[in-house]
Amino acid sequence: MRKNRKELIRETAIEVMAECGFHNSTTDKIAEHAQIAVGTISNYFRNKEEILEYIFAVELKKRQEAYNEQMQNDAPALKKLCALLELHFAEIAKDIRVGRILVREQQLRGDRKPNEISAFLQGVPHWIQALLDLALKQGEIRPCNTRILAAGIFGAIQGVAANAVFEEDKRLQKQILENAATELMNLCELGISMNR
Amino acid sequence: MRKNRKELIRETAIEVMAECGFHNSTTDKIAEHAQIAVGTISNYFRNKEEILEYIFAVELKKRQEAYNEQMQNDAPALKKLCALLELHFAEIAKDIRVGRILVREQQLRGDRKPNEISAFLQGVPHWIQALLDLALKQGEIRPCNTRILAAGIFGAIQGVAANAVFEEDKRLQKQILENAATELMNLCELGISMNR
Amino acid sequence: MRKNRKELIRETAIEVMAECGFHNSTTDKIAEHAQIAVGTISNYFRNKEEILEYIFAVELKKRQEAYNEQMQNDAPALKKLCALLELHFAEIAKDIRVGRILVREQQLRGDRKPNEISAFLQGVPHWIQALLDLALKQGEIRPCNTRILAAGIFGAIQGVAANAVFEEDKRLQKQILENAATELMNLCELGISMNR
Amino acid sequence: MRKNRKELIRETAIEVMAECGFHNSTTDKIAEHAQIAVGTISNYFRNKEEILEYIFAVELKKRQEAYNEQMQNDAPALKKLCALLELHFAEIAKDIRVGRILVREQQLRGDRKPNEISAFLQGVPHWIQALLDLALKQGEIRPCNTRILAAGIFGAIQGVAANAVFEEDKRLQKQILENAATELMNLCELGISMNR
DNA sequence: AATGAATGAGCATTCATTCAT
DNA sequence: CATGAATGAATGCTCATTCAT
Repeated sequence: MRKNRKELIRETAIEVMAECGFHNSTTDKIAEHAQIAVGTISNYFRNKEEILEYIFAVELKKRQEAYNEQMQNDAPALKKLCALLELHFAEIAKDIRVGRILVREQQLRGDRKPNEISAFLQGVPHWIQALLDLALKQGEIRPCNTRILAAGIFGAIQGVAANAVFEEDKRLQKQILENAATELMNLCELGISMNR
Repeated sequence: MRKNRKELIRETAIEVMAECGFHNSTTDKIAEHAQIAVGTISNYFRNKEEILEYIFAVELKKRQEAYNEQMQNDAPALKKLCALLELHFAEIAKDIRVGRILVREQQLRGDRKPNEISAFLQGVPHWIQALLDLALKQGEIRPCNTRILAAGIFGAIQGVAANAVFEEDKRLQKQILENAATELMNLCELGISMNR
Repeated sequence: MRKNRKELIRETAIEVMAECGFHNSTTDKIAEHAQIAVGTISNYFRNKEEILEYIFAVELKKRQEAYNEQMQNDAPALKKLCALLELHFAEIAKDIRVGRILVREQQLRGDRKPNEISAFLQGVPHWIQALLDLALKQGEIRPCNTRILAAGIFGAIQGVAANAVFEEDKRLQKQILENAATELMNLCELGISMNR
Repeated sequence: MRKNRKELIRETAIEVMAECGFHNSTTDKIAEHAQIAVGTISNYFRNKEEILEYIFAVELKKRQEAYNEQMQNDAPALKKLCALLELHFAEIAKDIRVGRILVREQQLRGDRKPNEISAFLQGVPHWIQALLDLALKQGEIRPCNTRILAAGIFGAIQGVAANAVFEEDKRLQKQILENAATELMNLCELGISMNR
């Protein structure tokens, strides 16, 4: 019961925040959409930020699990990376509203207090870098600055996701999300140049 | 004089917003830092958003000019792209606070009303796509989905910029910004794979 | 059982309210300290105020009984008054937290609706005045405005009690409470002047 | 102008708080009574507590000045004390609503953070004790515990004031306030006993 | 043009109370 | 009797914007 209530709030908050943005989403609006009282939200989340953090935490956990799972098989590191990308875009395709939040609500506050959002924004690139380091060690890739590239790849992911989630044409959106992982992996693996 | 006043407000707003974030930057705080009255801000900007939009507009114009300039020479398209990247990271290196704003304040409001920020967020990838399309036409690059790749490259740029601007170690930050353009262009041109 | 439950709530409320003050003591906090459910409190008290009133009622009853008892012997009126003072300070010494509540939570609400607190704040001075009137009639004291003096003496009691209950040094606190009755009775009986 | 606005808020807050008590006085109510906007209050006071503190601060200052003034003449210490009492009750008689606040709003919060209210509640007894110590040194009074007596006298003052300010009969109230200082000083100087 | 006091709609958050289990 | 999740009115405080000077 308690679990369901919290889930209901999370899902409703995703709806409202994807529509209005975090700062324009009032607790009243969320409560109204969820058909519960504002006070009920407070019983599960200490404040509005905590709702957003919980949304990120849930998404982070999914990526975390996928990462852990990939680390247990012995495929090439780039294959693992590709699998992660595919999961990420598949998740977003499943619920485009979550995607909007993931790419938009990156900055919660001025202070640098660690939270679930910064955990997401630092955690994911960190795993990518770990995979690049592994690939480098195993001779899969040429020497490069893995930190910059990890940041770049994560940015590229977020950028493509952002491009997709704000595309109004549903068919086009679907197409972008389906090809995103492949295109990005091709970019990584082959580059784009003909001069090879 | 009017020009100077507006510039003063823009520069002070950059200071304050880079420090506190857009939503935690009050007009009072900006006025105080600029040592002017709050009312004066209203004489130059209809509202707080307009200040942020103006910040983006100024930065957009710099990229616009660089793009136009590049389009007038007859270097290969990828060279042009590389030049743009270099300009972008050089600009950020010049004032890291502008960089913070460019990567953080991407979402101004829920509504989809076009503004200077969306102009930046759509304009830059659009030019990248134009360059990729040109490169494709001129046989510089292999066939690919230029829209996705443009979004990815723009995302990568933002991602690397974000990674740099929030790096506390100044020396490391400088190194990232200096190598960012090269690493990203290498990624684009060569990919990262050894299997070539 | 019912009796015990109500007592438990009263005692826990004394703990919490002495610590946090009435307005900062939430029913949740009281329930948690008492290791019962909030709903249980409502079964014994219609609202939070009623708990505070009950605390005062219990204390009032103790003074009432002492007063009644004193009225049955035929000691001089001032002796009776002295006995009451001694009981009062002894009670406070027994549980300093009750003392804190008695001196702090004098104002429950704006309206002038009679309640147990006003009963305490009016009852005790009333008895003092009755004793002074008796003393006056029996020629024990000089002519004076007994109403003002009764108010003054009650105020003095509360003032000394307040001074004691917020003294952090336990030893000093004990000393004040032990000497309070005597000092106040000396003040009443002898005054403080040397010119007698 | 600024000064007048702050004064207006102080005076209106006295009206409202004397009527409803601090906790039932909403900022909206105060603003409405003062015929200003709620925001205006915030321009002069950071929060509601600060208004109450300011009320106490103003009253404390009056007593402080009277005390300082008294310390500059060379009347007997008890005369000085008497002068202070007279001022105090005269002030309350001037505006009974201030008196209500002074005797009721003694406990602002659970924490023991020093503020203007605790300054009043500790300052006034402190001066009384200083006067008693002086009287003792000059042989005006018999040996006694000046701390307890100072607390008692302050309590007596507050008690008589409380008794007066909540008396509905205006004539009776006036009479109490006029005689309060004398009665209390007689109590102090002569005691009440006939056995002298 | 510059000022800054005044504004007041807007909002997150609290918490006593209820009532179905 | 006991529970505690749900309630939602109440409220202090923020802050962008206005406008008389």
